[in-house]
Amino acid sequence: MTAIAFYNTRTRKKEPFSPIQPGHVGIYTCGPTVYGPSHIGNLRSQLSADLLKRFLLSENFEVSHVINITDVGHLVSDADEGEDKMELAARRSGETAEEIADRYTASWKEDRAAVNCLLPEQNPKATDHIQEQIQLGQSLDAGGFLYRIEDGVYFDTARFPRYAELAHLDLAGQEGAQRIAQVEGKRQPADFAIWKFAQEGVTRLQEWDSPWGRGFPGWHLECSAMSSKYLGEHFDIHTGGIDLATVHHTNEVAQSECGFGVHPWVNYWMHNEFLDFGGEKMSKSTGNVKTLSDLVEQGYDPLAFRYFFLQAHYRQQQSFNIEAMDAAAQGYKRLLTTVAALRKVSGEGDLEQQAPFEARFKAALGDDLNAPQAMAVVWDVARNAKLKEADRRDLLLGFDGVLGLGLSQAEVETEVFESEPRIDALLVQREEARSTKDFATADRIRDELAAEGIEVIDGAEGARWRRK
RNA sequence: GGCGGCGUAGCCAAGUGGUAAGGCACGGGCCUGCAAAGCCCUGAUCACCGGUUCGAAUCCGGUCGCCGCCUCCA
Repeated sequence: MTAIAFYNTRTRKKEPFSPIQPGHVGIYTCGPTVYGPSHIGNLRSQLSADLLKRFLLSENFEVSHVINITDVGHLVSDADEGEDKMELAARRSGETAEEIADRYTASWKEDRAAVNCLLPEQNPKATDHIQEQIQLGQSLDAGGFLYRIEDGVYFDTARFPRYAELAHLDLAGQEGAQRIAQVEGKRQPADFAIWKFAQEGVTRLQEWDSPWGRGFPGWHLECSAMSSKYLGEHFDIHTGGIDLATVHHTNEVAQSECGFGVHPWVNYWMHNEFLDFGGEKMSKSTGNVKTLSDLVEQGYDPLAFRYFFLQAHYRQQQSFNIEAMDAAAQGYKRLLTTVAALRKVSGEGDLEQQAPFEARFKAALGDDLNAPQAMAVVWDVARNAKLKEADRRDLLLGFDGVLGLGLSQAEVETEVFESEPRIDALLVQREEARSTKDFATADRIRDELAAEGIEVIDGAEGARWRRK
């Protein structure tokens, strides 16, 4: 039995993990807002949650994982003249908000699949759960937690003494407190909208009827409404990027604890840190990669990014740059090559020999998902001459259930050769030259092929080739 | 202004009181006609200053630097 402890943002401590219902874990992960493509920083959050899920599955928990799709929210900028991204995108492409949401939802799913994220048990859309959101709002209204102003219906944070608990906020000292609340009539700067009214003369892409009037749900409501629907009003783990803790998750807690009458609403809050791009702006204009597609265009395997992700702890900022990505790609390739060779080994492994490595691997992950340490165990196994190949094979393939690096599909790259009459003929010529020790000719042929992007490999059974 | 994270070898990065995991790159070696692939070997006293301690990368204070949040945000 592996000891499992996770760092809980709520208590700022590493705590032993124990689920509400023995053997079962409910996880809610904040998903994408689908008005644009998600970048590799977003992907880190998804990978963090996926690592968590895979580890718990490997510990034989039954996991219910819910990831929301936010397809309604900031429709019109309510403050200044800032343009709404959804509308802007819609206008540019001539699509509806729904079409845009569908498109980016699809690409988000493709990205997740490309890096081997397991499918969530539930993947609900906010627009499919308007009624649930309204119900939660009504419950809050009945409890006297809401007040109505011209702009919408707001949650009165003064009614919830624990408001600052999750993020350990010092509300009085916040910059927001020094400004004038942007929305006229808000009682406290931290108060947030449960329901916003459609304004006359303003064209909104999405709006619904509610007991308070026509409009749309507040930004945070969906997560509370959907998590309770699929995981219950009190569940185990909520994950998301660290930036969400201060506002989004804090507000989720407020509306959930008040609306459902529970405390704590969520037992463990796990937040992943950001990818650090140094001083360089993450934008295509500066040539800086930011989406998974960009990486793929540059020739990286999506799973090399997963390998990159596994090299750092999820709660630590991780520097991303080309040099680091190259290092990850190279390391990943080596690991694949190693496993590919081991996959051809026959014979049974010895569980007793494997046990210590298995234990180290699990202990690393059980300690707040310390993936870097787990990877050290992976390499220890991969290059351990004292272990039988069958044991190394069994261990590495077993580890991959948690790592998700696709090791079980690893092919021996040096055996993936091609055939084409013209090139095969050149190789024959080269072999003849080599046999007469005419290395100048042999090397010339190899160089010419290399110029075409063809790699020649000499082996015991003669030379073969493949495209790089 | 408030809150939080970080600064470990060229790069990524574990390690939170007992004398620095792992990966990549570099260099050297084995193998090869030469390469490639693979394998082996090799490097750091932990931003800086001061303190606590028998002992600190790890605790405390200060300095410098970097990143994030407080508005939608992974």
